[in-house]
Amino acid sequence: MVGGVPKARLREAAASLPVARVVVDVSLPHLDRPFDYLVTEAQSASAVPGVRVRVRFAGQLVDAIVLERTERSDHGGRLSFLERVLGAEPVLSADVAALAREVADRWAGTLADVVRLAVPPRHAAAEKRAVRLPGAPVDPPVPGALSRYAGGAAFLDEVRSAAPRRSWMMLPGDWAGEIAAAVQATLAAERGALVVVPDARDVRRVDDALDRLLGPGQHVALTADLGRAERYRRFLAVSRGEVRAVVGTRAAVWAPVRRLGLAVIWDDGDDLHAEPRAPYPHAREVAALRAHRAGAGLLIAGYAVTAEAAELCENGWMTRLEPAVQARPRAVPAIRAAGNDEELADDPAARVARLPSLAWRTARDALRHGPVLVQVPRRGYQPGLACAHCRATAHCPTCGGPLARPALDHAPVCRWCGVTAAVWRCTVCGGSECRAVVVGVRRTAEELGRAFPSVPVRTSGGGAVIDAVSDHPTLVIATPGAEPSAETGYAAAILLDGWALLARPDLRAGEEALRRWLGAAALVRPSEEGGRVVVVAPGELRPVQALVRWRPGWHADRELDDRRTLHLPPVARLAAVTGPPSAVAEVMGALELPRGAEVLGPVPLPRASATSPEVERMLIRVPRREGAALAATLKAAQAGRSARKALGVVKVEIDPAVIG
DNA sequence: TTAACTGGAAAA
DNA sequence: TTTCCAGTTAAC
Repeated sequence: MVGGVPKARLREAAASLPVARVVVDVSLPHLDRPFDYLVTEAQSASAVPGVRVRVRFAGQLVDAIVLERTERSDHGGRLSFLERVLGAEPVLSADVAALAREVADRWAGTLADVVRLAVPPRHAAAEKRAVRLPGAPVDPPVPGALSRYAGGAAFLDEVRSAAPRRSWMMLPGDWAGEIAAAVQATLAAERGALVVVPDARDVRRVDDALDRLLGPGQHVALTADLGRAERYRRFLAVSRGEVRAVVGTRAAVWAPVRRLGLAVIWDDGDDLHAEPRAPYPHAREVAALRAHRAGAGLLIAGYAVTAEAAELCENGWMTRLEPAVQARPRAVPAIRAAGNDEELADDPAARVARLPSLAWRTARDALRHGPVLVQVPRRGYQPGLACAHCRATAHCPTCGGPLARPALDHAPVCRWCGVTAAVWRCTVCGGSECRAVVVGVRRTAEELGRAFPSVPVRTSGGGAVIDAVSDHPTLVIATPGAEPSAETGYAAAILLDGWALLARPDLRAGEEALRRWLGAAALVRPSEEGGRVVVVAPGELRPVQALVRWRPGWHADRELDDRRTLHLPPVARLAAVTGPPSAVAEVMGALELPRGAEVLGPVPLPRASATSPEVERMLIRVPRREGAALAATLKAAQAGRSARKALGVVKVEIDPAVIG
């Protein structure tokens, strides 16, 4: 106060565009709209769209980002001034802001939450560095790049000026190098590129491949473990246009690459691509929306193919980029299945490990020529129920959800809709009995070492992940995703997790098992060079067939058919509403359900401890064209609760990756 | 942080 | 019924 007059009254609004429309860093759903503030003449030059500011919001000082500058405001009341402008660095470009709005709406979340995912925290010191010039022009890829794929060369050609979208079914080999070639083609055409991979190890691989093809200064790697200063420094290198290519983990899908020409997702079935923070968007879906908005190309690349990628091909939005006819047999190892009924190995130690004879012989022979990979499941797989006869996963006869037995002698109960399946029949073989599948493979892995006493054993997984192994005969025991690469490929791989992976109470069990098997099998030498793979699982199961024949696309199409009959994503849209029973009931009561909506539940969720509060879940599924309406009504229900400060937090997830 | 609103109590 | 005041609410 000066002489009894509030300070604000003394401030003069800027002569041109005096209003800043901002997004405040507040995640309450009922406040998810822009707010207008006045800009002083002194602030006017720096408070441009994308710049961070501090504003007084309901008395509190909060962070905000300027969305636009306007001549006037629609707000009826008096406007406050911006409290402060934080630097003059635009960190939220207009395209990323528009994408963030679309993502918030698609996942029933708030813009503030999505912006928090998209823009890293500020580190003022990093902004002081002078802007560098962009890197030198990039040469196009060498002729013959991507020649292992039918239409690979055409894709590289198209990416220069158009927006080619492909589900890329990759062959064993240098996947990082092949992706880097696609990036190179994009940069050679003076457009930007973005590569999103599941974890830091894959970032390193693509980073190295880009270094080799592009030379220094053309790209940056973005990972969560960089530390604030370095992360922000690299983010600025992208937003300032100093580099045109980015590789990173899921948050990198938001990197403000200029003139985006290509977005790449590697291994989109990996659940690390699903953002664990609200509103839980999936990197593949964000990349697809972004490519669509930007008129950029999209590659959904992997050894495996997800049902989501298959759906995008089926509806004509993407096409497949598949191995050329002659390339597949040259790249793929010889793969066989060894069912549980098969004879066990003669060797006593191998018998203890319950290793089928075929697996034991394959490993023993291969160890004469190089390292052998043994894939074992991670700890903590919750086995579900499967047909006692054919081992197919047991589904609820009412809604198609996974079944579990609440108590030993209890009839199976659906984990989604809660219905007791007193009479159950297997949809595959017609069997009438289902039982839990025992997971005992972890011990098997430990015992394996004793089955091959003369060979060194190395393990990779959990906290201790090995990057690569030499070509010396070694038994390498690894959990899925932690398999080291071998210098010239493994001589063989034994995939031990058949039962455990397929018996997960998760409708993606088959897809996930195949993805992990393909990932391990891709590290093995081609059959021409003696590479062998044995998967310990019944050969008649669909994922096993797809592995043996290396037909991930075929599997994805069948998987998509299943999703259609079960009314599941990506064919339907599904929402999970989780929270204390009264709060969930409140949300459900406030919904205006779209046409064709099915409501499943409530189902009580297992509690962390006896003292933790009761939590239940409802599932809602709607035809996909009603997805936007479902998200909108869920958002409105949440906004109503936050506006009246209702007690209890309700979590809303759209198309969750796993429905536990 | 603060203006606007709410509801209860005192004054008339 | 009106006025005053303390506590609460919205949020530019």
